[in-house]
Amino acid sequence: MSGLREKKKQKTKEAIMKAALRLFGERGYDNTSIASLAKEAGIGKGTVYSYFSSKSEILLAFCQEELACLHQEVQQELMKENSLEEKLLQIFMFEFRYVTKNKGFGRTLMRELLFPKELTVEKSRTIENQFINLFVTLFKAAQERGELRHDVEMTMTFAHFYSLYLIALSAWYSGRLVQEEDVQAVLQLMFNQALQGLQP
Amino acid sequence: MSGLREKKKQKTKEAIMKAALRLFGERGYDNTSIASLAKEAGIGKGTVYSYFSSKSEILLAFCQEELACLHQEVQQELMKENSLEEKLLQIFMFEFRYVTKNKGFGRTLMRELLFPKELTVEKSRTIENQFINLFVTLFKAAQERGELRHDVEMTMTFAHFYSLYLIALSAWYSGRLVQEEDVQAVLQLMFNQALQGLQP
DNA sequence: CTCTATTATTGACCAGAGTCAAGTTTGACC
DNA sequence: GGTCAAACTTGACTCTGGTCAATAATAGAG
Repeated sequence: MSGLREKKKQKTKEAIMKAALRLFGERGYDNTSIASLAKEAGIGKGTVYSYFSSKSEILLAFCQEELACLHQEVQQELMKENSLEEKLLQIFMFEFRYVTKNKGFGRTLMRELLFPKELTVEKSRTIENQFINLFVTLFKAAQERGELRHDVEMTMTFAHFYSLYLIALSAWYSGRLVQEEDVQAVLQLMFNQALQGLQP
Repeated sequence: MSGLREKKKQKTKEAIMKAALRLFGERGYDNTSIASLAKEAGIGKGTVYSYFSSKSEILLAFCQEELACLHQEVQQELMKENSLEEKLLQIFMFEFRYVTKNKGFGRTLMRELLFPKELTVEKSRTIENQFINLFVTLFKAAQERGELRHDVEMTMTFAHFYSLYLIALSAWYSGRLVQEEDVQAVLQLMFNQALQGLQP
């Protein structure tokens, strides 16, 4: 049967992911070449490309795994008894810290996630979908508690807050915001604006 | 005096820009190598790098020039007698059409603009600043007409609308939105939400 | 077990971004 | 004009992401 083959493929993929975890963590994404990644995984360079379509797809796969951890942390945040605004702030700041832990890593990740090339469109959408799902329960609860309008689609609400997070993140990358606290302050302000509305 | 030297440098820079205009337009950004760019400009490859720090910086410089044209068009939009919401929509859709005229070009541009590398941080900030300035008069007028709160900093207002534009653009790049009309519809919806507020 | 078609692996190879030591031009001073 | 240091130019070189034709492993049929 073909079970052996499948198992071997699984193992190879895991070996690549494991090597990525080690090398990306050690030297960062930019300083890790596909050649060294393949070597670390104990396979040939070309083989990497029969498992991933590009270097950045490896990064996305890598992040997808870590997203599961984020999931956990967010669940805890959901338990707390504070306002939607406060919860959103905590979640996005958590995300911010993760992404910016390594500057180059986060940059490539965000570039690939927001403006993917044809090769990585699918993966990046999957990841974003997972991210959206994190928020659905949160928004539902907020609607019940009267903190959110009922006549706005959930995806639109998510898009709105996510976009504000992105602009804050971008401001950090372009050096407009330097300290983590600045980012948090701006984010809070903008979330507040979004809830209250920009009209008088 | 050193006037001759300066003049020559000016000329070389212009030659590079001109070559970029031609080749980017002809074959697109991705399919234009630095080598061919240098050849077209009639200089050596290495010389390019004493005028620009990276290939993407050339793209940014290129766009900065074109931004001036956008400026003109926007001025016309400002004349019209429609609402702030309508004006913003028209301006951002104009921008959208420009950026997405060539997919690869727009992708690299947005990546570099939002998540610049150290090399291009400065340039990308300059461009964004110019872009912001486009909106200041618009927002001032809107405040006078009572369409916008007075107690929100202008940069924050800009950031808010810009971020919504970005998420719509990103949705186009990831294939969530396909048609230009879809993008416009989503943008309109989100602008409306931003003005009205997400709270009940 | 053997043969064969399918599928996975491989590393030499390619193209292009960016570097740099060597070479060339410039301009100020004599 | 002649000299020299500083500024500018250059293309061979390096490094790396990605390709692909050749090779090896595997599954299944006989």
